[in-house]
Amino acid sequence: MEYNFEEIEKRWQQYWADHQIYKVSEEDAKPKYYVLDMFPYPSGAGLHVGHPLGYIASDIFSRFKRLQGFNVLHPMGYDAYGLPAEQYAIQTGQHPAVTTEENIARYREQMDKIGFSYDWDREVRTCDPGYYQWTQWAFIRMFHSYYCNRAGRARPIAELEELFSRQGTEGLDPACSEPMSFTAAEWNGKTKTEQQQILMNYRIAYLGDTMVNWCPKLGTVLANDEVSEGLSIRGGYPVEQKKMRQWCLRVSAYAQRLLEGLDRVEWSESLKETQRNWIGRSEGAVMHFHTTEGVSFDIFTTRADTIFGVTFMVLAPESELVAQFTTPEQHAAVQDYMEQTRKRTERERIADRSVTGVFSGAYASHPFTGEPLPIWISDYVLAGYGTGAIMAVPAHDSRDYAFARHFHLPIVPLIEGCDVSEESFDAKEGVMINSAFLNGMSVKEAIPAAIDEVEKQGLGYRKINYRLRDAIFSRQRYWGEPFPVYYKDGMPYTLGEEELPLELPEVDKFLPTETGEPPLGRAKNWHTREGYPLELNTMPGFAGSSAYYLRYMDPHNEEAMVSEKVNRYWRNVDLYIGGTEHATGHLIYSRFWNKFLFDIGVSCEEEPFRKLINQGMIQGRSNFVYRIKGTNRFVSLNLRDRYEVTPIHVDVHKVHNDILDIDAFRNWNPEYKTAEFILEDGKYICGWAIEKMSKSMFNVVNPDDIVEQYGADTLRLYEMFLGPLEQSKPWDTNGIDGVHRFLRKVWNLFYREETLSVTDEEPSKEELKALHKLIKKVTSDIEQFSFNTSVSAFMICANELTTLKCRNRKVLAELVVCLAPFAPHIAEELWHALGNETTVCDASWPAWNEEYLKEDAFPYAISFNGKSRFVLEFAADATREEIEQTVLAHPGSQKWLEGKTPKKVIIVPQKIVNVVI
RNA sequence: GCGGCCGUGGCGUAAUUGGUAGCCGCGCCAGACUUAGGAUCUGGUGCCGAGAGGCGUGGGGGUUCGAGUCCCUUCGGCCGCACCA
Repeated sequence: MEYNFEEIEKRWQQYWADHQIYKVSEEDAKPKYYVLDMFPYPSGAGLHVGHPLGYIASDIFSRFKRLQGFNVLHPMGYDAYGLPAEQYAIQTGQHPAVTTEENIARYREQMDKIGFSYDWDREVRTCDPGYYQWTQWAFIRMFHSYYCNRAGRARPIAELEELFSRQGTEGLDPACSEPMSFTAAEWNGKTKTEQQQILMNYRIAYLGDTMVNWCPKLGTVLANDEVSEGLSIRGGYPVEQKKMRQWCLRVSAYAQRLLEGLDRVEWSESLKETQRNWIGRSEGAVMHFHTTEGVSFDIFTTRADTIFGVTFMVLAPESELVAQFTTPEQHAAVQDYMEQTRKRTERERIADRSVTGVFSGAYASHPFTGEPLPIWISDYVLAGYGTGAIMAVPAHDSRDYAFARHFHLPIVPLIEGCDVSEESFDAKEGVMINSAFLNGMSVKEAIPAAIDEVEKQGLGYRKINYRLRDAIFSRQRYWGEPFPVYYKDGMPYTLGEEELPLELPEVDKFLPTETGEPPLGRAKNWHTREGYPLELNTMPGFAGSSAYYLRYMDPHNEEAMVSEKVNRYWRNVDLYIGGTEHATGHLIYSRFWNKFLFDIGVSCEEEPFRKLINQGMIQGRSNFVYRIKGTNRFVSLNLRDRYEVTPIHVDVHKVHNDILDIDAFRNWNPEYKTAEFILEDGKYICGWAIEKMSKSMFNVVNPDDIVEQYGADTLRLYEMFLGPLEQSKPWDTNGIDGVHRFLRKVWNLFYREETLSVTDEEPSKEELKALHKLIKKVTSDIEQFSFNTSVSAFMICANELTTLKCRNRKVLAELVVCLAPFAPHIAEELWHALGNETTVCDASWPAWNEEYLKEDAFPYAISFNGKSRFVLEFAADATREEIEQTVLAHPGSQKWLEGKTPKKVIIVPQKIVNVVI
């Protein structure tokens, strides 16, 4: 019987669906295991062959864990809100809900063909009201919470109100946007609205006036991770800085916990490093400076030791101090400079790093020496980091150095022997000079000593600063979650939790209103029952993906996001597989979101993703034909140097193993109908290159086509066989035949001619050895996510069993179970062919027996002074003495010993004997 | 600039973690069956050499009886962060 993958795969996929084989529920008796894929954004282009890579890996692992007796939660859903659907809607007028629905259907169809073991009853879609109700709910809870630095966790805002009314800000340490200080009496004397305004400074979800990344082309603000090098990640449009009133999430309050949590998760070092970088913790000090007029202001520095090298101060152009400090004489110049910098986009600022700046006219006095220090304004100082003001130490900071050189400001070196005539000395090493009480200390000693002195004299305090900024949470867009917020007297209030979900309203167009309001401004009746207007912004893409892993646990619960009982069973994700592009977006936001839910008792684990694997990207492999210039003749790859040729992308489907299918090529495009070919060895060989997978390069490979031609099992195995999971690699269909051949070989172990032919004899020693070698290898490979090497192990085993003419039922049954995670369809078919009634998914993973793996004899490489000379075999249980005596007595040894007595004999068990002379 | 990862046959890769480098697959070569195919099966295939043998994991150096693996140095590639004070 032939291996008819098409029929087999269709039949078992139907069976699995009909019998709900992949449905899971909480089973207290079994240990749980939660395997999650990063859910996809359903784009209009459908899945290409690169997308399922991670899904296949997670599916293999899920099936493996299930065979090992775990109760495995393995769900899938869709990140359905987002910009592309809305951009498409603007262009075509099609409602994003409609296109999203279509795209989802296509994705589902494509995924179903690959034979995944998802429990589809648990599917979530972020645009589903039953789902986003809980996104809105979490937002409401964040609005009604503040972060208490003392307790190191979120607390109800009502508690803060209570504390304010009793003690004011005295003795409290809540995370805030601006430090505030008032007494209980002052608090109690304020109006309700004033109090609300103050509370906004402390809420975890707050409305703030902040500098935002504004993308005029997209008509919306973007979060920091949605912008790269001054361009939007989606679309690549320019982004400018703008001050706007926006919803924000106080992610920065969690910076330290986000950092510490990284030590407790099993993620790749590079990903953790990326997050550490993004969080950007730096230890230093805030120091108070005074202008000569007596106005005080703060700066942040990590190099307090360089305090005696300060020769000027610099303010960020956006700093509020600018207006305050600028003297009347400098007013015009400063205005001029401010105008210039405001016009420059982020991108221009990055591209053009020439030194610019203007003198404010004001001076600060040095805290130790009292010397006057000119205060400058320059856009190399960022408003968003530290205090938006710095002390400039040109001798030991390259940016300050460049500025000082440009404006002819003094440079005072502070480290013995350093040369600052050409460039600054930024390294934190050397011995301090010109620094009063710090003289003679090493830099490493001087930093804490300087801060100690600063604190002692009341000139400042130790401070840890983070680069991580609060997340901007408003988008001026239609296709997103509406905020459960209304406005009364200009102040925002949240809806009651019982009023959720607040459903996304219909609009006539997906564009801003004529008055420049977001698209929701077009919605009719967009107000509360009492007539208060509802928020017009929607939430950003990361809102819906920040806690979806929790909702999978309990997707149909209408009372809670996830019930406590269910959450305590599934806890958190044991294995998360997805791309590295979410390192500073989703993977930060969801950790933050989960920590918040942990603080309010919804999630019982502080870290959402215990282990994380980043699968590599699959690039495209393009093929080229070489057209001789000005003709319709094409020359084969290795003959092209003889002509003047233009390489032309050719559809990779018209090429097999780099050999062009000439007829298919002629039929591809009328232009090529009459094409002529110069062949080599009777073939036309195409050139190739690794490029991004894209339509224009005709190198997009659709998994459906592979499934149709080779079957899902071959696709699954081949994707794994391509190389290490975490590595990026090109898709190259050349080579898939080898994997397909392997499956046929397995099939032929069972079937001879038309009938199943297996025996019930006891397996032979060789058969057991081949099998147990496989079990051992595959078990450890799966545990280490080394799926490419396990595919190789299967091939070796199949070759061995074929050579041994193995027909043994017991051996073949265990082989099938091992194969089941990788190639579930053929495994299921063969499992049933062997007479099993139950599904192979519920078999148990076989254990290997070391007894069968023992070698009768091991070849030892015999070396003299490290030079390997000959090989001898010894029994597995040979003793050291026996080996040593046999080696020295061997005639071959006489030649190398040259009559001398060996100094020592080193024996590496089962490997090597080295005789040292 | 700072941080991380990686360089192995014609190609994708493997190496029991310091122990016979190149498993498995592609490609290629030869053969078989057949008869024109992008089918199947068998054998071979790191490089030089007729051979014995020699050389081989980007280059150079070191530690070690022994290095693809550890250390130093250099070259090349990929990724992340970046006026973050």
